[in-house]
Amino acid sequence: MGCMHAHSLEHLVSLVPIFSKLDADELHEVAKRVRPRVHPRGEQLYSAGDDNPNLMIIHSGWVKVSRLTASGHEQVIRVLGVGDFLGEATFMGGGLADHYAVTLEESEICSLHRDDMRDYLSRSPSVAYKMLETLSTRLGSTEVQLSSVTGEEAGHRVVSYLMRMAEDSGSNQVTLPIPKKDVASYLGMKPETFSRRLAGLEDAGLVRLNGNRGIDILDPEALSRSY
Amino acid sequence: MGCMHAHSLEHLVSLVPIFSKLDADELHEVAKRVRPRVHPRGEQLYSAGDDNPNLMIIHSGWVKVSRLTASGHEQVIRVLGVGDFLGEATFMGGGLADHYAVTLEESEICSLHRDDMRDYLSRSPSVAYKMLETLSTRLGSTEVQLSSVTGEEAGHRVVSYLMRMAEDSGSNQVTLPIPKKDVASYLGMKPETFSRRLAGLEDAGLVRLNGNRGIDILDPEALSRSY
DNA sequence: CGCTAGATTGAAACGAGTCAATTACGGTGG
DNA sequence: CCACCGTAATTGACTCGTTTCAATCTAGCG
Repeated sequence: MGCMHAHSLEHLVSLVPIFSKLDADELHEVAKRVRPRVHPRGEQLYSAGDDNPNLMIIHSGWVKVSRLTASGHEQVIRVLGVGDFLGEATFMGGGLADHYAVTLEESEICSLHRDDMRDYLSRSPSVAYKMLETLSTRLGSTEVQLSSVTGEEAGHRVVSYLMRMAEDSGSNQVTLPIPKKDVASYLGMKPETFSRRLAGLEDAGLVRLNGNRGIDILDPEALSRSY
Repeated sequence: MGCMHAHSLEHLVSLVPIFSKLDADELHEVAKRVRPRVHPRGEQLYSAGDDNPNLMIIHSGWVKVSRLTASGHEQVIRVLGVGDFLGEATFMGGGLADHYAVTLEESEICSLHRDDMRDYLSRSPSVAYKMLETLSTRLGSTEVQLSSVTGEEAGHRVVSYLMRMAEDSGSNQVTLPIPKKDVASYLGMKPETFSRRLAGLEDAGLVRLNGNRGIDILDPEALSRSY
């Protein structure tokens, strides 16, 4: 939907956090350079080793970012949603991508060539500032993730993940954005372990599993205490 | 040493990566606002919960950044050296610090108030751009760290750490920047495990331990193969 | 409606953590 | 400059959680 006419494109661009403070002229400039595209579910946006020349901004849908460990296993790094961007590493640091990006469902994604982006960054401080904010936040959450993986045991990580998801959705019905095996990877454990921990929580009457993706939190209080 | 007169201050500032592209006028501006200070070894620059109002830039020495896991154990996040900055999170995202920063040895550190820094960021794109580069790199290495901690076993992490340190120093004599227990924490393992792995490598004739901080790599080839 | 990737469950093996005791380094003060 | 002290490092024995391997089971897409 949308993203077809210059007008709606500018509107879309204005909704992107890193461009939210641009004035009308700047917005127009950016909109001219943006290449919108709808990607089907499961499309590989880029792979490790690719020279991805674009900053990609998500207008709708979800993107999974993962990495291959030295021993060959997939490690899910994060899931990006509406308003998030990806591909910044390849034009900031230069060089080739060292991770993978796949759409989790049909997603509308606008791409900006790195040359254009560099241009905006050097001319529009607000864009750079917003991007700094985002990267700073992302760095912080990755650091939290790191200390959680090394410091907490699997059960705690599962519980705190569920509570975070519930908080984000504002309800006690959690729908996993990715298959359980990917959530497990994100949480730094094997799918079997994740499954067992969830089963344990269900046995304890704290949650109920609804199909493959749904988890209802029955007793938020007790769940947070079990943390 | 130095950092006393306006002239040497400007020189010092020009050596800081994020300020390296400023012109003479801008350099002068920054130098006026910078507050240099020498911190003794072991000084806590700030703690979790502090409202640290400064961006701190390291001119000499080393700073350890760590975090307390939910279960109360210290997790070393990174070690910052000459040219690195810290404290960006508290003025980018706002709010209070969620980690600790301690000097590892006597260090000369220049502080910039966040208001001044915000000012430079909005006026000088090159500063923002350089900072973006740094944060982007930092994010990348934290992600690598994350996937290594979850994906590789302890022995591999020790070996790849040693090889990285050797590469950085350009020799086969590695000197740990921090006590072994802190390296262990950084690598996501207990000191006992780190000690055992090193002992194993020594038994295999791949390295020799020199006092508490020194490690000589005897057989780089075999070491990298054992990876 | 059937197929396939994902999910679940069980049993067994193993790596890292824990606890505890000893040793060694390195910074300090005499 | 040396002896002393405290912290860090090392080592051993044991425990425990997670992984691994393997066998179903099932949800949900085509």
